[in-house]
Amino acid sequence: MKAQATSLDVARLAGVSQSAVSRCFTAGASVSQAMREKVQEAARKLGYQPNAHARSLITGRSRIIGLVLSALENLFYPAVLERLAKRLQQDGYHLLIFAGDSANSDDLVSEILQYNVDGIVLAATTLSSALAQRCADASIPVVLFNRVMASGSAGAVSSVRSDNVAGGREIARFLVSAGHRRIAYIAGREDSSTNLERERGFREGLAELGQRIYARAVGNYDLTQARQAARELFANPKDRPDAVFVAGDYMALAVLDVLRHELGLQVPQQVSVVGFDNVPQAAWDSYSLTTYEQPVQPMVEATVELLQSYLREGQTPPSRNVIVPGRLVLRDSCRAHTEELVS
Amino acid sequence: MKAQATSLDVARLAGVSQSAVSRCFTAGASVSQAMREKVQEAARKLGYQPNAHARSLITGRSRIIGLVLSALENLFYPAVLERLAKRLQQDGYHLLIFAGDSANSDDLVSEILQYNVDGIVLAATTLSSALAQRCADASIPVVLFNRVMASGSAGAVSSVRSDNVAGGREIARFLVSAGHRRIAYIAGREDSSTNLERERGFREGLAELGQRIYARAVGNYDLTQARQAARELFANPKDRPDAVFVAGDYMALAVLDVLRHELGLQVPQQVSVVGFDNVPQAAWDSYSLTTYEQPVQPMVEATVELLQSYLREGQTPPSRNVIVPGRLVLRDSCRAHTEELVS
DNA sequence: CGCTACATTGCATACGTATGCAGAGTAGTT
DNA sequence: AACTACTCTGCATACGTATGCAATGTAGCG
Repeated sequence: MKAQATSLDVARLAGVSQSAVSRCFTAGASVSQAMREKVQEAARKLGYQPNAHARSLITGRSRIIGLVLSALENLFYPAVLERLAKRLQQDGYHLLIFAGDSANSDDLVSEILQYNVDGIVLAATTLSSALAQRCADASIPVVLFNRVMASGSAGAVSSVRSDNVAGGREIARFLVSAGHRRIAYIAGREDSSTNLERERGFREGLAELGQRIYARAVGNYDLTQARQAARELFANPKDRPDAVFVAGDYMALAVLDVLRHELGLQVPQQVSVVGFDNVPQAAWDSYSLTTYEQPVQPMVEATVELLQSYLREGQTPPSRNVIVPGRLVLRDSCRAHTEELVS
Repeated sequence: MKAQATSLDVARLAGVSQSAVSRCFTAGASVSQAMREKVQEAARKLGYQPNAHARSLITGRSRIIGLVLSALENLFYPAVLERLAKRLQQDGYHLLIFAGDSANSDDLVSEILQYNVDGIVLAATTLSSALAQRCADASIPVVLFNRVMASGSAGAVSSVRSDNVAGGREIARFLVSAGHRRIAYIAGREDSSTNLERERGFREGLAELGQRIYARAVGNYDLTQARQAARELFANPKDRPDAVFVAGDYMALAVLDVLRHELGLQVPQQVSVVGFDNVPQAAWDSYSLTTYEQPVQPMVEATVELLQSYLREGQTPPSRNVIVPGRLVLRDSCRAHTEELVS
């Protein structure tokens, strides 16, 4: 019922000027100890909190970071969201959520611009990179999370991702060294940088060992399509793959279910499965999925670091592409090594 | 690089006053057709978007809803977040994320107040209800999602939850009617309303059929503790439960893993398992968990409806507690009915 | 034609804060 | 004592928008 107290109310109660109150709540301002105590006392009595909107109106910074999401059902992203939110909160920033379909990406830009966000994290695999470009054109620093711009270098569009190419290659080497010779691939979205890079590394890794992809299907990072892809690849009992690399854990878990429960195959005895991401559920006993870990915390740290460097430098931020190293996590969905690899 | 255009810039370009521009971007204002076209043309040229902070400064409403989270790893909440964000976006509202540990709940209130949010959705099971109370005292409408205030009625604290009591009772009846006679319970947090209500309904349902809880352990809505609870309950092979109701799906999935993979038990042949929530993963083949569904979309709709009623009425909002009906979803983690229930 | 009713527009102000500037006070130095 | 250097404070203004009020124009009506 009682309206929020303003800095003027505090000033009157403390018998000082409004500017003095403002300075007491601004880091690095010049205030005497006596003044600070008077003001803090008055502020406490009134339950005063500075108004963030008025503040950002005059400073030009909102201490708000826009987070554009499209695929929270992908088990990789909830942890990202939570860690990112906590990390930013430590520095006094907060996340404003923009849920994007590929349909409404135009409206999204308008809405983002209205809030005068200090930066944008784009964690939406499906959204067109036009969105990132338009935000960058409005001189808002953009960090692509787990993806990279397809086209030429943009203004302030940076990216954070794990080493997808190295991961794909390492998985290839691992599967070949385990003796597999009919290795299949289930792709994510064909136009996504994650899929392109993982597949490239995978192909290169296989090629270096004289192998190639034995069969391929597309899952589009979608549960239903991933299941269908698994059914297709394993439809013919005579020429089934003996291993399959799935471009994301979220799909890989579904593939495991299809192989075991629909097709009655033994994993890893009859077929090995490898995923990518290391989502929490990959470690669960029912799956025990071998996968390439994308380390969430380091990726979040890199994201925050990028954003902060923009906010510090202010003017023309260089576009940087950070690659965080990952690692292969061995679990029970793959058969053990049977041969040494000649390198 | 170019600073965002202001309404004054648009006004100058269109040869009209700033007020006219403002009115063109305010719903329900009186503007002629000619004026509207002139202004829209100029706005388009300059890429003008009204500044949300200036707007909320003068209107007193921010069109921002605070979402307080603490347990996004619980598989029930990501879907809630995404649906809520999308639903609010349709009405021009956006979610500002506050990630809460139980530690920082005091700081959280300060931060929330700064942003002058139009409402708060509290989806944090672990956070003390003092947070809700303090926000309500600051006359910000609060909606508790999936929980209800323990103590007496507060100012504007409403709640949305599913019918936990009915769910618990229905699960009891279902398990008894399936012939189970040694029915265990794995609790969530003892002080959470969800756990209290589910357990109460469960006890009542059992009592009505002349049964009682055979064994009980506490999982605290935590994965590790849930696993430990399962080990305890099933430690002694001689007096093992023949069914277990787990207070949340997230824990139930972990319990299933322990029963099957650590203890080598057959589910449902040796023991039936029932969860609560119906998270997406409950339907996955590896688990196929029988559970009581909390329907996310209706709960989200009810939440938005509550918030909007507050924003409409403006003044003294009545505290309302909405209960959304759920339903039992039968899957393979329970053995089939063996007897008719006398009601 | 004269009157009223109404739609449209501009002017001026307010929202709550941050900050440049100048003035006042204090301490330090010569 | 005179000067400098520095810290602290208040005054005034600006951020970008919404809105009450008055002024203008227009149409309707008798």
